[in-house]
This record gives sequence, structure tokens and C-alpha cells, in this order.
Amino acid sequence: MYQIGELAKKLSVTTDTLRYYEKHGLLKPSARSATGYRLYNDSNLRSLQFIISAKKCGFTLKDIQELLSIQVDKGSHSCHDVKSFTEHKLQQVDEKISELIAIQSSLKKLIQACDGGDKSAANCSILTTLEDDDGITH
Amino acid sequence: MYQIGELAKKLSVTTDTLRYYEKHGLLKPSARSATGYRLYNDSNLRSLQFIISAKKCGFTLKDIQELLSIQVDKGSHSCHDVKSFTEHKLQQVDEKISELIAIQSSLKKLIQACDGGDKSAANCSILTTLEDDDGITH
DNA sequence: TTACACCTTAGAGTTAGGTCCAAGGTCAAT
DNA sequence: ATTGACCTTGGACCTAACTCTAAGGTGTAA
Ligand SMILES: [Zn+2]
Ligand SMILES: [Zn+2]
Ligand SMILES: [Zn+2]
Ligand SMILES: [Zn+2]
Repeated sequence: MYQIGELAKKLSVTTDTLRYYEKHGLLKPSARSATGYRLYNDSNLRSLQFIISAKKCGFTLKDIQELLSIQVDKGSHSCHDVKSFTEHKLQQVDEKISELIAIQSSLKKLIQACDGGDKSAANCSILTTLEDDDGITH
Repeated sequence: MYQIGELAKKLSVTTDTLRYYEKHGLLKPSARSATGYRLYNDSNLRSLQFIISAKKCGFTLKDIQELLSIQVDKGSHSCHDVKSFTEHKLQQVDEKISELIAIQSSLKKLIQACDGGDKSAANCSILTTLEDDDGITH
């Protein structure tokens, strides 16, 4: 059994984060001491690893809640469910990447058009393009 | 001169947004009517176009404030300043894209490893990989 | 027993960029 | 004179995921 600070240190999160996860239904300590201290067991530890791992994979805490509920009741869910969920997430990530690539391309165009000299910015093509609005397509 | 609603409609933003921009030092109407209505001129209109345009290019409102202050005092800034600023922004966007691509790759690996069948999720490789933590490198 | 590190709670604050609301004033048309 | 569309303000609320504070209880070692 771990106290909150032990578990936090073990997996490099803060105690605040653990209390936050509990409050939001992601990780409930398996017990409390007589004096009210949170006590976590190894199953809790693995759940926290799951949460951290899933976060790194781009899942939000809300997503993770859903994944955990599937995990808890594995019997009534299929591989198909989990895969669909993950594919949907991938699609969201794909969309974000597309948006950022469009922005990247706009910025590159701005940078290419500007000579970057030490002369006054009065005629800087970056500023004038932004002023003129449709200088860049989006 | 435009009232707030006119300008908002013209550039497809809300009046709330215009008041928000004013409050945050981005766009101050050139005048007020005798009864306190905000009045915007064509220079204000162009500034708003600038803001919208820069936002589309991935600049935050804080960035845009800085760009506007350069724009207002073009004389004491060089092309070089503006270009550096934009390059720095591009670098931030590049970093975000890299992070997302790492996430994308993790998700793809998860999806590939899961057969997606209608059988129970008890042995779903997505769930077990997330449980095992280091199943995916980050 | 006193110091000190640990733990508890409720609740406020953070960031970014708005969005919404209430209570009320203004303007044009009927 | 009364609609109804417009405008004003201050301030609360929203998302996401924490982060911090205050005020206090607990555990252990010197
Ligand atoms: Zn992962
Ligand atoms: Zn330039
Ligand atoms: Zn642009
Ligand atoms: Zn599976």
C-alpha cells in the first residue's frame, strides 16, 4: 500500500494530480487509513500507469475514463469497440495535424517573401500581407 | 464609421469578440458617439482584418499585440525583427506538429496490433499495451 | 514537546479566447 | 407612445488539466 506521496513520486506526478484524478472518477484509492489518508494498492498503480500511458498516446482524460470503463467491464465490450474508439481518436489527431500544416505553410510563405534586412519594417511583406488579408490562402 | 454590429457582421465576428479585443488592447474604436456607442473607422477595419488574418496564420492574440505594436511603430523596427518573430512562431508550430506526429504514430501502432474482432476486449492488444506502459515508445 | 514532513478538505486561480447574461440606455419606425 | 433592434457595462461562465492556497490534522524522530 502506498500513501499518495509515494505513488505520486513513483510515477512522477503530483499529489494534486492524483486528487484531481480521483475527483474526476479516474483513480480511486483502494482504501483509506483510520485517519483518512488515501491508500493505493498495486492495482491502483497499474491504473495510473494506464492513465499516463494513454495520455501520452493523445487520449484526453474524458477518453481515458471511457477506456477505463471498457477495461473494467471487458466482458461486454469487443475488440471492435476499442479499435473504433482508437481510430476515431486517430482521426482527430489527423485533423489537428492538417490544420497545423496549413498554418505552417502560411508561415513559410510569409517568411520566404520577407527579405529580413535591417531596413525599416514599413514595407515588410509580412506585415503588408497580413494587412491585405487575402495575401495567403487558407 | 461603423457601429460595432456593422463591423462585426462585415468581418464575421461577434460583437462580444470586438469588445474582448478592445479590452485586451488589440482594437480600440477610433471614437464614441455622444451616447457612448463605439464607432470604428476604416483604419479600425483594416486592423481587424490584420488580426483575423494573423490568427489564421497561427499567431496568438498576444503575438498579434506584439505585431500590431511593431506595425504602429514601423520606423523603429526592421524587416529582420518581423521575420525573426515569424520564424520563431514557425518553430513553435513545427514542434507542435512533431508532437502530434509522435502521437499519431503511437495510435497507428495500437490500431495495427488490434484485430478489431467481435470477441471480448479481455485480450484487446490496445488495452493491454496501455496497461503495460512501455509497450509503445515515446 | 517540539520540529518537520506528511496528509486532509474546500475552494480559488491559471491559460486562451471567447461566450453569455442581466439590467438598462438609444434609435428608428409605426 | 410603444415596439424592436441596437447599444452599454460588469461580471459570470465555458473547456482542459491541472496548480495553488489556507487552515488544519497526523506521524515520527530528537
Ligand atoms: Zn503510448
Ligand atoms: Zn519583412
Ligand atoms: Zn494568413
Ligand atoms: Zn483489440
